[in-house]
Amino acid sequence: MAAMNLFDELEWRGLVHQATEGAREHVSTGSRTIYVGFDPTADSLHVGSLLPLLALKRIADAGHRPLAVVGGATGMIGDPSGKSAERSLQTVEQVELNARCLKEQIARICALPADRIVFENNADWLTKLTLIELLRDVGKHFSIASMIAKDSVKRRLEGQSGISFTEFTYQVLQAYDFLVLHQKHGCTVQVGGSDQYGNITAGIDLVHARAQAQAFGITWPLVTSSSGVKFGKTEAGAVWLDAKRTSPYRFFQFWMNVEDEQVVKYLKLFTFLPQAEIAALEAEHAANPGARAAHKRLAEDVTRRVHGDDGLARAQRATEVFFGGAMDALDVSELLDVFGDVPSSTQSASKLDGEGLALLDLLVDAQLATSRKDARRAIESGGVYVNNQRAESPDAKVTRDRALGGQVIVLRKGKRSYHVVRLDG
RNA sequence: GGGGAGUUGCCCGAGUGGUCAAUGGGGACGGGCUGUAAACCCGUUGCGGCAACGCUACGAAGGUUCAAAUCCUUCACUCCCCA
Repeated sequence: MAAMNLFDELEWRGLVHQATEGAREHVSTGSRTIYVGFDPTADSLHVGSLLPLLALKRIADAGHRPLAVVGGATGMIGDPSGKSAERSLQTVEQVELNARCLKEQIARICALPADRIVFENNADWLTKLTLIELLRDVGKHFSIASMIAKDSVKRRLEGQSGISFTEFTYQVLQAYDFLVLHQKHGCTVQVGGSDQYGNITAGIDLVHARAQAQAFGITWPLVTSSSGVKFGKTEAGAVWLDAKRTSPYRFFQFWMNVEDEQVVKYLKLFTFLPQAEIAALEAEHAANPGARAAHKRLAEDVTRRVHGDDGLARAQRATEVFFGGAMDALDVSELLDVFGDVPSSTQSASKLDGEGLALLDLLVDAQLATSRKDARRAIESGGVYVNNQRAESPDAKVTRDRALGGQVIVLRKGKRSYHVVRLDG
């Protein structure tokens, strides 16, 4: 792999926020084993955790050995980093299930051959560690002063909610992971989000103290939208990597909708496109922003990586149907084709006989409105469309003859929230 | 252990007996402009109802009152000061 030096690669992509002393040199002078951690807080990752996932591949591409560690044990404790309040504990079974799901998902998406990546689950060693061992062998190397000084802890102590002993201890466990990984795999580098810096340096210190070896850490910045925080959140909640939680269509749409000011940054962060190609897209976008070439490329690239060629094709087909040129001539067979890939539901056809079904109820059923009142408001403000025709009255009924080809009704709220209703029977 | 402050809608935050479904800001949603972007302008933002109105809601449970987010009692939680 004639890849670029890892550090330089991360740097031009905007993936270096902080790096410990000597980290650049260390990864530039040999093939290293580099550890990336994943928290099993759910049975799927979301777009926020795409960075660490892609980092595994970047590490491998640069000739190093990535080590993906799922926190099957630490997930039972709860990482206070970046959290403003104490979290409720998940059940042990849930964490175990999540850890298995994550491993599978990570392996699939980063798509590295089995001999080029190592998977570990810290439950394998942490659950066997006794309290006395922990206190004697590990705890002695931590001073309370430095533990309290960690950002994640300090902020919680200053805040309203405080921190429990359980979460306070978290950094010790993650530091111990680094030590174990160092001993077991010769791991010398940990990378992660900037909120992990405190945990990473704790590990470096412990490796130094217990193994008399030097270890390093690199963090990337928190991804934010230009307006503020939360990346990866939409009105429908988090954007997940699991097609069962977030369909490829919605996933694709998420990337299509990123703000202009962010699109180049995201191309760097979330794709493997080379520098020159991104520069070309940037120029193209600057010249003709309406064409949205950069957005399309971003959405394509990330969707293909996460959902494969097939998932991408389905997302693009659905996008074409809704946002393509001939919106008024919605094609029935195409609609039936994308049914299931886009937000959709079925209604029994008989409900539309005679009087028809109230549009209000249809909107609530389709979850385009949270209540009939909400639906009424949306219609009154002119934001609801049936088969791309603006709904005029909140009292409108939808009858069977409105169904395209007798089978499909397309609801739309606002500019881009589509929902397909298929008639059954 | 002693003393003080607090807990309001998605979030922040006003409100100290009726005119409070509750000022304001943020966020979110819809409309306009545009490009499925941003900024900006307009509107909406508890549920049911076309509406009148009704119901649910101001940490929890009781109570006083014709009437409580507002007063009283108990409980829970948070913060601050003194030991």
